[in-house]
Amino acid sequence: MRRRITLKQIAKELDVSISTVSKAIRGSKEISLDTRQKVQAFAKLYNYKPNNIAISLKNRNTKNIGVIIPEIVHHFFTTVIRGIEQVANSKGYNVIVCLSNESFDKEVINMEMLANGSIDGFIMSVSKETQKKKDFHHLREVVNQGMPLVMFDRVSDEIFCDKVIVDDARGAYQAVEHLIKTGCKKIALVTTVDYVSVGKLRTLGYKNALSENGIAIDEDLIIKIEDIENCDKEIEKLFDQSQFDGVFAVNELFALTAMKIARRRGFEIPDDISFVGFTDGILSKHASPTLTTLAQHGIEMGEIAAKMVIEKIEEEEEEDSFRTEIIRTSLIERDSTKKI
Amino acid sequence: MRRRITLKQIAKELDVSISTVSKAIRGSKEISLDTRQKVQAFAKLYNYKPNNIAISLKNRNTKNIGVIIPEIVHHFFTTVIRGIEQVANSKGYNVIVCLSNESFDKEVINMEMLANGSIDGFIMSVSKETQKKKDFHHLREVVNQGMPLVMFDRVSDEIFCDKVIVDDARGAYQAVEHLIKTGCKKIALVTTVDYVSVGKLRTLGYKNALSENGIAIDEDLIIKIEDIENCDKEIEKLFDQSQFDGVFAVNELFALTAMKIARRRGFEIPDDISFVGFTDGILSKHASPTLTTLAQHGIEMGEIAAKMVIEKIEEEEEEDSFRTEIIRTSLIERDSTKKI
DNA sequence: GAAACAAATGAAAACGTTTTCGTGTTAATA
DNA sequence: TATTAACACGAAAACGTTTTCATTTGTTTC
Repeated sequence: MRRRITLKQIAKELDVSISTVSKAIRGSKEISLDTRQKVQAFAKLYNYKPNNIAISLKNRNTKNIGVIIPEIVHHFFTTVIRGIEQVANSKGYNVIVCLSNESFDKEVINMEMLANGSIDGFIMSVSKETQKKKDFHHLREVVNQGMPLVMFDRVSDEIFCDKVIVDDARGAYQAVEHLIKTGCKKIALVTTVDYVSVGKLRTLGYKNALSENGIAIDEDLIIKIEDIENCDKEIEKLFDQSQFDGVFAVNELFALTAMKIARRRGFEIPDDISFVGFTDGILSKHASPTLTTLAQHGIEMGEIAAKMVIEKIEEEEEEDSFRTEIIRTSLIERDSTKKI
Repeated sequence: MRRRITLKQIAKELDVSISTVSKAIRGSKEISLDTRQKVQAFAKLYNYKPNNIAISLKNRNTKNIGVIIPEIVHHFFTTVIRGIEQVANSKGYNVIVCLSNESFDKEVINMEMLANGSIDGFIMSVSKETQKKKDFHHLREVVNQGMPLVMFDRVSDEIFCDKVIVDDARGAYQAVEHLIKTGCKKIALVTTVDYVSVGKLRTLGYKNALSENGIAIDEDLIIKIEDIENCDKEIEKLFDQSQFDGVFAVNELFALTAMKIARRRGFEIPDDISFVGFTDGILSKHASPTLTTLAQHGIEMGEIAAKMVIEKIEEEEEEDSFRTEIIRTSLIERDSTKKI
């Protein structure tokens, strides 16, 4: 690769010292107007741009933020990245994205790769496998090393760092309450297995909403899905076994699949059965009927996470106080639920 | 930030030279077994990891690949990133993602930011604005600088570099031909304005398919949409003005919107009107009826792009030969078209 | 004409590696 | 005993910056 011109080369060419060139380019008054102009003209001609790597080494910072997410083909995570990018870029930072693909090992490898000087701070959401194993040593390590870390969405209590989370329990509560208010009496829950922190919290919110509205919790109305790819089979079973007039699903896909099955079985939506989902992605908006859902405000999460991490990166002395920012969900009413 | 331990510190602590430490850690036979073990133990204890930035400066490479895309909340681009990530990671590279948000200026800024030593090569898809302006000086600059560049999907003939593209014209041809084969006589086209290269090519494919099947091109059946957000208004107009029994739309959203409007107007799908879209995203699979569409194989594109760029990065002497890899689309038959 | 000063420039260190090329010590050989 | 070879280690340069602290030159002042 042809290389960009360096200070050294310019210095040699113009027969001055490297320091003079450096100062001249940055317009230092220390250098005479004459040489300043000469150097600047030359630099411009040869399209000189300082080498970021050298500057990083000197300044001991990289102006990079590392982001590790479990999956990129996932609307929620991409919205978060968008938010991160926006803020990061406006403050002169680049974003290095790594995917764990929900694998613990890949998460660890990626973190180590980035932690060795490539970035100034981390923003991450841990993989399912990590949540299942409950092994967070890699996070603890970067924190101990003094590297700023912000966890979002899928977080852990074991790690002391800044966090941005969705108020999952409250969101679920909100959703179920909406179903109750619009007349549902028997509300089913389609959720994930418990080790997925958000699934667990949303299940909690569901139960709270029922209890507080004087509705008994019927475990037969709850299904916990492990294999997302084949969720339809599980949901079919739910329809076989029980009757209900409302469904709360912890993500878009479960909600859509349930709606599809309901319609195939001849139920009218929302008259016979109402549906609410979590996560306001593209599916909800374009489903038929359109799906009432909880917006998670991913962009906002990303923005806040980026602000937090940059704040920590740039703060003078290291403080050991950590914040947890909670993003409220908002209910987007569409056509899968009855109007009040 | 507490910093990681360096060779220098270890050297001082163990009272040997930096070079000895470096060699010992890397297990060089040049160093006695005794010191080797001593140093390695110490390094392990203090969790020594070489600083990537220093190594980058020394080696004059970063093991980073820069990716610039117009938009991340877009299924196709995320699949491409996934493919890039996969290959890049397996070869020891990180991926730095920057978004242009379809803005020319941001694209230029991002490129310059990354070109100053942060990355070893570029993979990119240009913004709409760039395509409209036809200003590719920033691309030309990095190419002239000798930095490997791979363009994908939205490419330009003006730039000499490796490219990975979808065979848009052929794909569109394939789609329209399928409509014809399943009995459609009057086929409408919902496309984008012409400066979007892929829109233009897909339009071409549509026209070719009609011509070659002896069907006259009726310009009234073609609408070119500029404002994607409000595509429904434009599509409504199409339904008002003309009659047709098939629709080919250049993306998922246009196809779904058209289907929605058709159903609202009482048409049966696919009996009265058939629909085919381009891009096999999540929407197509979950639409009702499910949408027949052209898979673009984004992951494969990403993989190929990554391979190409890494090949160029790692090749000994610079060659001036460039390849253009063409990815064939494949038709995914679903329920929005009739069976043959 | 010497002393003091300002202006312009340069040398060198530092950031953290890797690598080449000594150099000094010890052991083996003639 | 003198020569060589093997071994263990260290000094220094290089990557490209920035910055601090000289040093040189010319100018002013007494």
